[in-house]
Amino acid sequence: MKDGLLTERQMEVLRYRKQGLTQQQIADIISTSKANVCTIEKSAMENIRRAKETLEFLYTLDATHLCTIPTGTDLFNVPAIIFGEAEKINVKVKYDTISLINRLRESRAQACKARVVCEDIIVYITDQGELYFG
Amino acid sequence: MKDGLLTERQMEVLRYRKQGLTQQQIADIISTSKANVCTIEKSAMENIRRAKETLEFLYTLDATHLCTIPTGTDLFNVPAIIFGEAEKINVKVKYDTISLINRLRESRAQACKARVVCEDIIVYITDQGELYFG
DNA sequence: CCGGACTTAAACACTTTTCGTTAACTTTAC
DNA sequence: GTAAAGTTAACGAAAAGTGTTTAAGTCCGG
Repeated sequence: MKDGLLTERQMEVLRYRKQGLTQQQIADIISTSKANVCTIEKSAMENIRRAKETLEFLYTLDATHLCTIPTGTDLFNVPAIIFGEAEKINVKVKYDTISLINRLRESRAQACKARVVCEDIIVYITDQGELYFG
Repeated sequence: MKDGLLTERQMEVLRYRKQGLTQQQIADIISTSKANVCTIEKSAMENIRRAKETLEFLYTLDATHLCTIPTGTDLFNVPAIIFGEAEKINVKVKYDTISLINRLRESRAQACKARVVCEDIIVYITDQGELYFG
């Protein structure tokens, strides 16, 4: 009730994986089979996916889906894409080019490496022109 | 397995609430008691909290441990501590004094009573200077 | 103080998730 | 081809979460 979605077991496995251990090595450490480590890791990933989807629902509660910025897009091209899409639906975006990039980097830091988008970014917009990045 | 954390029932209640309906009105619409609407809404909020916490954990996975703020520390001393530690490892913190305190209060509300830290706070930092509080 | 909105707790039936096992399967690197 | 790494499927027991009801509670404006 107090913690997040992930169980202790799941976090344990993710931490070891982050360190580069194999499933077999982890299995030995936590005394179980590698098959079990695999399923624990898998359900951890599933829980993470569900957590993301849950927050996306929150955004969609008062925002509509605008567009998706594909992996590999140059960060500096993102504003033009968003302005274009927003214009199509007659919404004025609340941000100028610079502040939009800053907003994006604040909200999805790990999706921005240097000048490139390194994860697909789903863009939501409210009637007031506020943006959310999923 | 396919959806997010929220059940149909929970999303239903949240949507009606967003429209400004009272719990009683919703109870009538979905044919149950207002007490039940309350618990459904409550568990929806709990699920949202858990979703957020889950993603926070993810961030701590690729952030490194910076330092721990001990219980009893004056909130206004926290930024100086963090700036100092970040400097030691040559990372520029993304926040100024004020926004850092706000960020901390947002993320660990129950660990901040008035001007004092009332629970140990573990501080994580990414290479980009983003902070997470555990 | 009254009523409306909202919260809480206990209990219940029900469903889903989790961790685990075993055994067979696919993938990847040498 | 072999070996190590990873995945999958079927199954079971234990744990956790959900939707309900009922009944008692708080909080607040008029």
